[in-house]
Amino acid sequence: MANENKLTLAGLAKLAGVSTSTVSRALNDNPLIKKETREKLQALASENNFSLNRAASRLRTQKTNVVAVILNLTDNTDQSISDPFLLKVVGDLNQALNQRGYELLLSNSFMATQDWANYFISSSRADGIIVIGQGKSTEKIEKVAESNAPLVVWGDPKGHANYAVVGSNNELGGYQATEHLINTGCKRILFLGDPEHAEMSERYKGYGRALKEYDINISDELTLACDITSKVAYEKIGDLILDKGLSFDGIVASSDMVALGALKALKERYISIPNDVGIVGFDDIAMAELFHPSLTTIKQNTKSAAKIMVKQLLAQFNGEKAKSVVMDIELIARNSTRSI
Amino acid sequence: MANENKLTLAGLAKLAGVSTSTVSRALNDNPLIKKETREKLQALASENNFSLNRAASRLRTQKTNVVAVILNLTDNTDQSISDPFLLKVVGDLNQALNQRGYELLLSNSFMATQDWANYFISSSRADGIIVIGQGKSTEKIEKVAESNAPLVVWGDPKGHANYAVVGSNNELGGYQATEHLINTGCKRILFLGDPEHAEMSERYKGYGRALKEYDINISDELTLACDITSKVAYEKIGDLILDKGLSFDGIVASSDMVALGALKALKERYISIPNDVGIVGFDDIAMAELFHPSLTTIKQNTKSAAKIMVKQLLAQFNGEKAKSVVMDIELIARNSTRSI
DNA sequence: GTTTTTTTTGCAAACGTTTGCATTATTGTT
DNA sequence: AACAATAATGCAAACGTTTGCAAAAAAAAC
Repeated sequence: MANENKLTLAGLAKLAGVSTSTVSRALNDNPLIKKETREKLQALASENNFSLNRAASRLRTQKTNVVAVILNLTDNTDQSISDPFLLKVVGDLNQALNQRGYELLLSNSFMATQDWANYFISSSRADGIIVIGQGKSTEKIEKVAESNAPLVVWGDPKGHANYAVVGSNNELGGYQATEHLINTGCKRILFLGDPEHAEMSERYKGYGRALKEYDINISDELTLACDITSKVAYEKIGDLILDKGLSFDGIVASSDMVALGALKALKERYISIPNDVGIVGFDDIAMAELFHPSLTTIKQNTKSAAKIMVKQLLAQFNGEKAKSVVMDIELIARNSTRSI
Repeated sequence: MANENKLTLAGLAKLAGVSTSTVSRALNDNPLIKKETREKLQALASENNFSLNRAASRLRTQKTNVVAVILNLTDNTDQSISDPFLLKVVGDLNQALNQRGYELLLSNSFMATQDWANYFISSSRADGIIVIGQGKSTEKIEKVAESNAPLVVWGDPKGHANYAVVGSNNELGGYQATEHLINTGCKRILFLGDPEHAEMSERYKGYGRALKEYDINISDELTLACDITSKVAYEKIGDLILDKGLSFDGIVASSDMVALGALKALKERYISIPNDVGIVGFDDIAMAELFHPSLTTIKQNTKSAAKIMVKQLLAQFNGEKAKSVVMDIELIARNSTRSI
């Protein structure tokens, strides 16, 4: 291939002695064309390894069959993009999209200055947008939603957003994580995460509810605001211990990466896990079970979440209104917490 | 926005009282148009938040400004896609591409059955292809290369491929890893990895060279063929110890994930690291320093690798021939090996 | 063997840009 | 003031598909 002038539909038509319309329909498996002719033409096409020019067909059909996936990183770009959880979601989305005949155009917050809806949709680069992560401020997403661009967001599905959000039951996750620590004998449980962040704040709520239901008083000292990266968590825990000694015996971490940072800080001080401190993470990234001790965590089912997000997005292509969906979570008990 | 009939170049032209050619040139900042008119039109465009239809311009210019990035997973899709290293490369490529004005179309081996060159290039979905990972068989890539599609591959740059390969100095990496273990007192060093795999086989060569130079005899028993996932590594090490006891005191792992799997297997048997066994990984994934003990590893610089890959690809767009590039590696000594 | 119905194909007009060339407006030169 | 040179704009033809509608071919009905 890669001849001087590439084979076009018209060329193929001439080769076959039919009209371009016939070839076009044949290649799209249009039943309007007699089955034999269809097969003959398809064979001819693959012999001459012809392939349709998508730019042309996209122009003509006003449909791209592409979905833009945006990693909505807030500030600390470098760290966040290395969060295995987010990247896992991208991978799963890719699978889910491909299965439905769509391709994935990847973007990150580098595009932050742009107006997404315009940039992707009206420029017909993509038919729809999936945003991974609501971040702290949801203004930009709201603006996109107002423009009626087909949109699905991974985030906190319980918030009352003007767009469809798919996400885990974060409140319940926070509750179960906390409850698990309580059940394994923890008395002073630290919440480690950023309550400003939509999803994390739900987890924090669940944490609070569990403490309340089990009659444990909530202390401000046991809420440690902390960015979503392991490095920050590591430092914060270090500082806290330096400052107040070991003032806690359990940690509800807002993500596995955060949990792992905390874990490291504790181990370096020879604090025994789970005996002195129990830790529960969130996400269940692949590495969670590789750590020592393996990490008890709240599992988010990214695979089915991806499928659902795609489904919700495609629904919008058909003019239907997409709804927010809450995904079930599951506590995976491992060795960073005592056994019940 | 999202009106009944979207604003088009012609519409904007009418609005401004000029011809479409003028608007087109103005928006593309063509100096043929007077500077004032250019600015006026650009302002008008953004007021009406107009954006060019890319499908149309791609058709007209025969250029997409898109690069397809293919995760070339071999078999064990599920595990491999969760390898943080590969995903890190994707993230870095995305940044590098965006900086040069290109977008990233993500694909994985789901597309394995397709003929990539045709699927992406002649269909004008993308201008070029970047393949991440050579995998075990390189036939498919070679076929793409023969079709003269612009192509860059992340893999083993020392092999004599008919396409441009960017990759680390794997042989040297394997050598340095082994040498480091030798220098820290290891006598019976295990190589844990798949010598069939292009990159890993180079690392294996380096391992062999180091042993030879330091007059340590190479034993078949100390080569443990092992898939590239942590799970398999975990099992293999477990089996080996069950079978022969602790027959080694050092491990050169072919990747960090593999190293972490081995680490877990050893720790579960209360084998002290680094005192009983030293371990060196490969990649320097973000988690390497979070583990306990933190992982000594050979760092691959993905950020600059990504830039170079993009550069090599763009060179091909200009008709230049791309060359393979060997990236420097660096040993990061941490606590999974004794200090020198 | 017509006529009607159904199946199969072809014609030609879009889709929204970009760009070579022609044209008009502006400026400079004598 | 007339002409030449230069700068700025417009005309119209692509780019390669898809698709409504008309036409032709085949099959069915009478």
